[in-house]
Amino acid sequence: MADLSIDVVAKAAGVHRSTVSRAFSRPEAVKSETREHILRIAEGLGYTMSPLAQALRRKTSTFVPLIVPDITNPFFAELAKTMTQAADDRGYQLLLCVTNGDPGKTEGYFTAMQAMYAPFGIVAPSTKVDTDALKRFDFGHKVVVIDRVEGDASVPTVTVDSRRGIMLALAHLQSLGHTSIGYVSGISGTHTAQDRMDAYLELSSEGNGTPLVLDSGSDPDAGARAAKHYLEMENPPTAIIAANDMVAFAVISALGQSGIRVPEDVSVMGFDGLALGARFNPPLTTVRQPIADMGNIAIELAEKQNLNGSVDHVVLEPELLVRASTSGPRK
Amino acid sequence: MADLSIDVVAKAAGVHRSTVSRAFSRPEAVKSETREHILRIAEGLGYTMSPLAQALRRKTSTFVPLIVPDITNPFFAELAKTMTQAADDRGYQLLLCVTNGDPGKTEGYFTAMQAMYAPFGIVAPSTKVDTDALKRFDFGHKVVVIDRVEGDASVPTVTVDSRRGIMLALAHLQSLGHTSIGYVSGISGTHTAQDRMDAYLELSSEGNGTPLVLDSGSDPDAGARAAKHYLEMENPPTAIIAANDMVAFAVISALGQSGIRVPEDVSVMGFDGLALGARFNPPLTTVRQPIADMGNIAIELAEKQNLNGSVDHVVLEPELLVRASTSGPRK
DNA sequence: ACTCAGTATGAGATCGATTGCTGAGATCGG
DNA sequence: CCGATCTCAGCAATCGATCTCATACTGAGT
Repeated sequence: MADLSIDVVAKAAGVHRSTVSRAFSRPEAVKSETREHILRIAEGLGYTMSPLAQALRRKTSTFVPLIVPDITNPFFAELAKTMTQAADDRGYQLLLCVTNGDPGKTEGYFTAMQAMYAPFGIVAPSTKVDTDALKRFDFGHKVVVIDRVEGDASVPTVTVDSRRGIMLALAHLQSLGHTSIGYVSGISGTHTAQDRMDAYLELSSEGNGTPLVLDSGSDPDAGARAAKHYLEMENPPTAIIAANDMVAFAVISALGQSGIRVPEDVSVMGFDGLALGARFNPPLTTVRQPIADMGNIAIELAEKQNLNGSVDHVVLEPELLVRASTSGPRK
Repeated sequence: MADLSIDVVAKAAGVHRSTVSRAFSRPEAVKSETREHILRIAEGLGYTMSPLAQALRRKTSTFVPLIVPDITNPFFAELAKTMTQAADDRGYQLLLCVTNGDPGKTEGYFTAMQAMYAPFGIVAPSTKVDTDALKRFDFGHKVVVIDRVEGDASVPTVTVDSRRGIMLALAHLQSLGHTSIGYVSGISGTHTAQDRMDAYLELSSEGNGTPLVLDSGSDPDAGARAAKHYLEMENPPTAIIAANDMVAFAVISALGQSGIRVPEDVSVMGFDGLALGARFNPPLTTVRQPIADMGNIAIELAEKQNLNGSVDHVVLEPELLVRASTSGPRK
């Protein structure tokens, strides 16, 4: 396959390259007859435009970076999956960027994406987003954050209502008869993590019992520590809410290792609604976040901001997803 | 931040743009004194070269596509994670492309990557790779496949030894005292999937018992069906090998729903060695694939082929990873 | 027949880099 | 002291597109 530039198509079609260019990107500017002729020729040659050259000249591309801390975390994986779809439905090409939580890398991706003339980007942060840092890049005006951001309302965001989610979880557990409900965080850094914890603290002390945080670390061992803590208590809670599904898995696994059964001995809930949860043992009761919606909305927000500068903050509603990891408290 | 081109740096440094270019990409071709001066100026301006313009002119870039069927599958996620690292250790930038198993999309990515002048690409297929289709793209000469390929040895590959993996699993189970060992596939399409199944069929009939395939579908419900099948048997196997960890999870989950406990009632093994397995309930005994090595080697192979045209086929050794989902058979 | 508006295409500069070629000055042996 | 060799840096073409401007042709109105 020889080198296929716009010029060879132009020659083959007997027109100037600017006409070929127009035939592709501004169809109304060329007589439909010539246009079809050109398109046919191009098709025959198997020609497609160079996105590189296009981006260089236009100073805008269709590359949309999605910056996530860890693709191994199913939440981000599911997000990436739905966003890939959402992106190319709209003619963008999603570029997945994994930071491993390194803020330096995040900045690196930003400069790279700026250099690639990305029209905007989506960030699913692992820490509270520093909006000022964001703005150091031209690009900063065109980022949508999947988390709350502090004070500064100039960056569009999409989140789910953490408080409502925790409320749903608490209500579910209470309706089952639980009165002593523990919490394990396992995540931290983001506003979302903070919000969930705060909501738990506030709501659980409101009704009756006192809040009981089994662990508040954010490393992968949080689940194991929480289980250990649970085992050492003389009066352990009859139900546990984990800040996300992954932590819930870890808790259940660690508990299981010590012979504690879920939900017979303790009920455990997650927060995320990962597809994986349906195949856990037992299938995980959880608070579902509408991940697919988040992806779509993030892109919509970005487009909108790009178009008319509007900055929206969308808060989605979580919903309860009852599977098998919760039941009435053991008598 | 004004537009920063090579020319503005050149002007600021009082040299010609070609000198700036050389200062960056051919350091030995410019007097070290001038070079440092230029670099300092550039640094001060916060200048970085446009990868777009570079790629366009050089006709080669540092974008390396990793094409996977589904990023939601932790195997591919882990692969992507380690490869991202491996790639940018070597100065490449990994572009994650998700096909959802659609071969059309795969081809789309190929043409896109060709247009981006990617030096090579890595494919983790969901079907047997059609090497001819691969070669229709110039690009076809520069792809590394993470699976076996049929006959055609002209495409570098990296895989783990499926037969040996199954052997390890069988041996482990047998050493525990199991004689009736079932299998559930849950994957299909790739040579790897085929090889695991074949190895099971062959090796399990070799020793004593007859092979017992509980399910051979490849959809997400394979686990559930296998469990159903198990329950309906009058003489169910005492151990089950799943073709990969995800399927093992599903089997255990489905079994658990019917009150069958692992490993007390049946032992179940996976194949992959996902990090997730350590936090399953119970932690999953499995055959570990050296995923990180696969990623590194894939890139090495690609580079080597690019350099001297050599085509290697690396087969890695799997290893047994004993956790808690296996034990001696129930008496 | 002539101007004027309007449409369709061509010419050529440009985006931000790379690179072969050329020439200026430095170095050096004889 | 001179020509040969070597370094180092500038010039200009080039990669594959876009886009403003200019030009040719159409047809309508008078």
